[in-house]
Amino acid sequence: MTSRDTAGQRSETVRRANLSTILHELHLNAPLSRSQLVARTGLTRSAIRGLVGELTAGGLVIEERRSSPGTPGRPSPLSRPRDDRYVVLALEIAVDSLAVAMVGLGGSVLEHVRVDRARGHLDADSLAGDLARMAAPLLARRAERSTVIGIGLSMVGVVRASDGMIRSAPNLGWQDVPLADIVSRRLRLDVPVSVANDADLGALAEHRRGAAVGVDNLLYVAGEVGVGGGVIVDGRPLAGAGGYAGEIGHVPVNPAGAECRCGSRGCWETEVGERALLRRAGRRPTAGRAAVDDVLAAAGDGSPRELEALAATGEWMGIGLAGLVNIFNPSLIVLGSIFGRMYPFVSAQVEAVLGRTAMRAPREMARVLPAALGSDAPLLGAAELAFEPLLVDPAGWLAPRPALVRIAGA
Amino acid sequence: MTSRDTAGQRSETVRRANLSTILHELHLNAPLSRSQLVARTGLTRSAIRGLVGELTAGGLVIEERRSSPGTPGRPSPLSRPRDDRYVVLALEIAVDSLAVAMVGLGGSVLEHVRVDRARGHLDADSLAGDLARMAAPLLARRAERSTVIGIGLSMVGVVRASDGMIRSAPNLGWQDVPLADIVSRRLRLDVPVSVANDADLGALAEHRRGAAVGVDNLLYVAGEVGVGGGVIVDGRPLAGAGGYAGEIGHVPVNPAGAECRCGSRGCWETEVGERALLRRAGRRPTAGRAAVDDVLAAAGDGSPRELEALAATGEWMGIGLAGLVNIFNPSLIVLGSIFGRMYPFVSAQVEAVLGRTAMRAPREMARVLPAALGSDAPLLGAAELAFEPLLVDPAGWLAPRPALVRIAGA
DNA sequence: AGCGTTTGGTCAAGAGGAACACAAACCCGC
DNA sequence: GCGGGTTTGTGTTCCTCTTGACCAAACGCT
Repeated sequence: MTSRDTAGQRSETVRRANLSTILHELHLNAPLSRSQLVARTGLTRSAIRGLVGELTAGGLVIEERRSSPGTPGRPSPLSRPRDDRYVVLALEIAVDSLAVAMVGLGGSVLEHVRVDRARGHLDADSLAGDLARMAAPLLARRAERSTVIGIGLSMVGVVRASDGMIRSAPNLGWQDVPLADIVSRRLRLDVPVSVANDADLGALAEHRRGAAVGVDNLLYVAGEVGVGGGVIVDGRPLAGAGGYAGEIGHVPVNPAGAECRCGSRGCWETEVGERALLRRAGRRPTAGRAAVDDVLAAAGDGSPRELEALAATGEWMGIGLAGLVNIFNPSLIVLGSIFGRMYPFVSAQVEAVLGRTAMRAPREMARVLPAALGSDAPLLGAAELAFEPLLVDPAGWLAPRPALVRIAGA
Repeated sequence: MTSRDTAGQRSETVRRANLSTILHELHLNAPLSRSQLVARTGLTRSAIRGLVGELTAGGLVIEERRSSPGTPGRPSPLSRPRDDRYVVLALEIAVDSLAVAMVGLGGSVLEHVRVDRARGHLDADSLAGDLARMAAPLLARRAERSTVIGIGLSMVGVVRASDGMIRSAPNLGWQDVPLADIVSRRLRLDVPVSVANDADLGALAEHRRGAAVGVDNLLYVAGEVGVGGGVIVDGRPLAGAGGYAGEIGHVPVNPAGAECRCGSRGCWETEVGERALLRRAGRRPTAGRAAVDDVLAAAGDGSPRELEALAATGEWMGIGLAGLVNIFNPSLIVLGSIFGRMYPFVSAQVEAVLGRTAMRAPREMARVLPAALGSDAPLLGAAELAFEPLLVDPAGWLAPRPALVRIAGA
């Protein structure tokens, strides 16, 4: 509604929008024939021809003859984005690991490295150095063939969207760390560095290439120690005024609850986070990922203590999700990371609590599914984030065509 | 991000968008001179001339000479939307009252009636009849001058956006009542009837004409018995998949709390709604609006019991708002109806609780303000809702101009 | 091999805003 | 009150971009 992209539109805007639409379509659904593009965009064959031709001439797209047409009529060539021309570097700072990937247009993961890291506080500069060292061989192998047009970084923490400042990251003990700048200096690539919260990027990835393809209103919930959320509203990520939106782990759900790392009390995170599960299962709350795996394995073997711990956690999951269902009215809730792994054991509780706690109308349309992309979702989201400028306005990246010599006056 | 209005764009789209932008601008900020429109839209003088000329010729806008220019240079004529050509009928079903208003383009309230109604259950057909009787004289007086292009209805309840079905309305004991259809039949105007939740419409009104003008990320909180919320995200109302989003009154905040009218337990509403305040102040919880006024008056006179009741309510307001700040990261929270009236007495508690409960980053950018439009906000929002189709695509409402006779071949 | 069908290729037409030159209407100072 | 400076309306031409129509090309099918 209201919306209006409030700027003066001109015919140039139209072409930009159409180029963007087509590239977006190919980025997500390649390969597509020209005639499929006609059907999807509503543009005419002439227009599609011109636009795809421009993208092809500009080096963003390749067209190839379909091998086996199978249908009557003149065959339509298939278009797909070139993944060897422009690439992005996706980085991730997670709780237990660091990851680097080289991703081509269209979403193909060309190379991919993840290394475990010990939990605990570490300064930004050394982490950025680690990422730079991990990225170096990937960059070297791509140097002559491809151009890196951006860096996307997924970060476990509260990220200011405007400049990639980490306002806080309890897992690392950070406060107000200008991570984008630091990474930019370390990597020495003269490209923009976009930083965003890991759950927000997980939501973006699941929306574009995961369990929520085609779903325009969804809630992605993920977390290990901390619990975060990403929300897609009408197909767009919910950012809020500063980019901090989606901190669902710190919604107060239990005033009689435990103190939270954030300084508050009774946050959802204190009831559904990894530590709560471990505590309920009789493990040391800070025992980490291996202990969680142990709990899940024991539950899989039918051990009552662990099953009860999971059930209790599932109750609290249901309570928190009920509030979020009432707030956002999503058509899908995607459970990532620890919640996805817990899901088989807690789905009954979650559904039951949702049934009696959420309001009828929004509840009836909210499905719950485990994530499809696994632990790489934030990393893939970071790649999508880095590609965004290209997808929004491809014109700026079209390779220059042989200059038209224009004779003045003639 | 991503967004893309995914359709094929053409030059016609451009004109539509520009007409819409200008009419929107005038609707919200009239009067504006042509040169101000140039500055605001980025379009050229030629384009503005053509577009404003088309709107003027079509009867949507009037241009008039500015009386006292005061500035050097050729004076620019002032444009304003005509409020006598196209009007909408705004209706409201509130807890304690019914309201009807005739509103012209540009937002001028031409006529306005509100009548008290007793709380309690009443069927939709008789309420719709009441509204129709209230609207009749307004319609009669406007009949020859103006055209009613739509009906907007604000409703205390959970409303399905697609068809104006009331999924539930605890105040009236309704479930699944097709209110849009019923009102449409009663009013016998052959125009679309748009129904939406009162808090969602309050948010829209405060965003466009109230305390939140120019603020693109805001949370509006209002309620009497029930507590509702409306959210504006990036300038657009948050609807969710079915239009049910924003039911913040039913977010669980206290698992040890009281049972809620919605069937759940410990909803925010049970701690910050009218009944909670009355209970804490030693009044009968169902005593209604007059009792609330009494409590506020006593508090204004310094009565400790009422001040304590307000303080306790303020604590819970802070807790709920903290969660919402973490979720939405709004730059403004607008407190409407009972919360606006309570605000002077609870601001200290609210701010204190927000300070220790919400996360630092989003909290720092969230102001809290009482609403500016008072109890008419939902009614004004309903008018805005009904005008929306006209504002989005004015071309369809332009009065036909003398047909251009085109001689074929010549 | 011939026919129907689907799609590509090309070009004129139509729509819409930008850019530019010029005229009009205001303020100001003398 | 008259001329200069300034701002803005007016009209024309130019440029961009999509549409639509017509023909050719490439496929399956009989």
